[in-house]
Amino acid sequence: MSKEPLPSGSRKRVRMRDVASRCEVSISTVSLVLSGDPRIPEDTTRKVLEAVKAMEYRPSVIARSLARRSSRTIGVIIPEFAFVNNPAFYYLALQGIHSQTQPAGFKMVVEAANKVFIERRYHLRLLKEQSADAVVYLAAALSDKFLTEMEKEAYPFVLAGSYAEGVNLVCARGDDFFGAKLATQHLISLGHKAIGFIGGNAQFSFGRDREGGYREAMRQAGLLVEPSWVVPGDMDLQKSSEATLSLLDAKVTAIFAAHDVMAYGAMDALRKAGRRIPTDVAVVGMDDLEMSSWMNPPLTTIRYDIARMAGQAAKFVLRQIQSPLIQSNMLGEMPEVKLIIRSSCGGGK
Amino acid sequence: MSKEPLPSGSRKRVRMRDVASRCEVSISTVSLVLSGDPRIPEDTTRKVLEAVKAMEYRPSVIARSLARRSSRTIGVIIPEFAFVNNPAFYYLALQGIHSQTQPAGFKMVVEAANKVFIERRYHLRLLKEQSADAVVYLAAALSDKFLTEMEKEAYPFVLAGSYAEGVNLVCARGDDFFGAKLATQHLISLGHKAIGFIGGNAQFSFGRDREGGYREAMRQAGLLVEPSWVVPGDMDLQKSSEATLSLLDAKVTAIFAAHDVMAYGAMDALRKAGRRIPTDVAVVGMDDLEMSSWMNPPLTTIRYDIARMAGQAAKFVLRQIQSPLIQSNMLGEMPEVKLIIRSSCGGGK
DNA sequence: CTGAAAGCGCTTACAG
DNA sequence: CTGAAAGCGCTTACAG
Repeated sequence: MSKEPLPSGSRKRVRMRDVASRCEVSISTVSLVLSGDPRIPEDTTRKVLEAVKAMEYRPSVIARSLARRSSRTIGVIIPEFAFVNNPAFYYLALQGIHSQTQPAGFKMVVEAANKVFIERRYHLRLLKEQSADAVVYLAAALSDKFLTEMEKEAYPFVLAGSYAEGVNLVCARGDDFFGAKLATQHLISLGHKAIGFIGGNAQFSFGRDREGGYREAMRQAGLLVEPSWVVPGDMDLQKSSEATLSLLDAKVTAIFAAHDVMAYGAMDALRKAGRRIPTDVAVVGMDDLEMSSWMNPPLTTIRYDIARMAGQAAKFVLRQIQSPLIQSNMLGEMPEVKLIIRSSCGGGK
Repeated sequence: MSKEPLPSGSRKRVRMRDVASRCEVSISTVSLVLSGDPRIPEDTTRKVLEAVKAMEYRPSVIARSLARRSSRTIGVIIPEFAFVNNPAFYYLALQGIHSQTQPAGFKMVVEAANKVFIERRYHLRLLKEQSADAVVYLAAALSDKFLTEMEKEAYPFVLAGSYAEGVNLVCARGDDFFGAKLATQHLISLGHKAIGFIGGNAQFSFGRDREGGYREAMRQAGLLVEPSWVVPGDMDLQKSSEATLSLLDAKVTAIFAAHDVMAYGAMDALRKAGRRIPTDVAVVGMDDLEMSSWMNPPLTTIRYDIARMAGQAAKFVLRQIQSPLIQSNMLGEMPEVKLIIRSSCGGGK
């Protein structure tokens, strides 16, 4: 019966039928016991459970998935660039998703989307190949045309953090526009008029919307925005550092960076240029990374609950798996954004 | 035949047999074509591939896994506390692992290990349940007794970043001891004699070994280590900040923090206590997180290639899956550790 | 070169 | 209350 042992330490898998024959019951009975079916009387249940324990039996999730037509897995797609620029953002997002999937008995498989990945519609593939029952797609690009295809598919699929232009898909996110507006308004309330903006990536809705919020606050305050006041920082320390130099040329008295990491880059550039923060130039960031309160000076920023936002996306697809009828509006509200005043803006303690 | 459509947008799965019948070949032929079997002539291949494309057929990885007895998945276990204290470390590790698994055609499933998880030997479970073909276990605790059980199991399993006491398992890691020694020696070479140490978590080998490296450097230089010079920082900003205060009471002139994040906490505490860095107190960290060069002042630290280390763990299990004969020594060398001198220690530019 | 058939290890109506 | 049987969707010897 048994093959010759494998090279290093054979391991023979214990199957359900092994448990069944040891207990002298049928395999169906074992299966029913394991799925907690109330039809099985207690003594049979106990007998089976004991054998399971003694034999260290673990049902194959693969066979189970095939029979159940569900892998009990959530696919999470993060952009490739994330692996370079702002780890904290995506790590927090993964944390938020995992905190929902693990208790629900779902596994989380993580894929990084590069260009090829997107062109091959890997997100759809994950679903069609049955690798995942649902997908949370983090940081979709505004220009991602392929996503329109997902509208027609009846798979549980949700965007998180960023939505795509003209695509009617559910998206869990924070209020980028309002958060950026809050930050800018705070600087305005401190008397600043020449406020520079270091933008995130405008390929993403959060990048565009944060710039929108900044512009809206300026407009409402009757302040003009010079073209030279808006510079790209690409979520990158180096880039935002360089961007800061050009803002200094443009004579701004305050800088709003669309992500804390970019604010760190800005602060370093200011320091190297011999400017004091906030005396010479005030700085405000966004996202409230843990480190921000430990910066020198501590960074005023907008709290934006990344983990919560991503967790909501996970909750949503989980619910959708259970009842495919659920509509978009069940996603619920956006996590609240909130101004956290520290000393980098000159308005705090 | 077909059931009534699902509530919102039915989706009928295309199976291999559908492709086969459209091409008027057998299902085996389709299977062979898809696995690139050279026996199939080109025209048949083309015919099948066209049908696959036209029908948007995607083979079920679940069925395939069952038939192949392999899920083509690597399980990655990160500790629960990671979700709180030092995201960058674990994010980089995930990046390193994914950079190996994705090209190899493996999926990466991520699990966070809490206490219950460990007690239930979830790492073994992942393997037995066939959820993963191999497991990379990040940051095992020194005291993790359960790991001895894995020695007997013939599964591809490797520790990364930290090993467990008295457990003979392969471990991919950087040279914690030597790196810490380097950092300490640098401070010594700058003339410091009263050097404080903020420790990582001593539950982990990296925490213990970094302390070991510090002590060894001191010993070799003939310097005594006062008990009050060694304080725990738990990888935490807050904790290391508090630890720094007690080091100031102990009159140290330099601080070596066993992880950059703790160095950030220390710098903040020093600043708040009115001490200048490095004039009053020099600071050195470890791990060279990207942010460290943007701190104020830029942090002198030890480069420790986290992504590379974790990638090596992945490479190892991948190779082990292919040939179970591979022995521990095939893991290769540790990524090089290297002193990066910046200005926080007073010895740099 | 290609097909029929067994098998991977479960779940789930359906009988009894 | 429990078992025999079909089925999930593939892969892989084995024939021919």
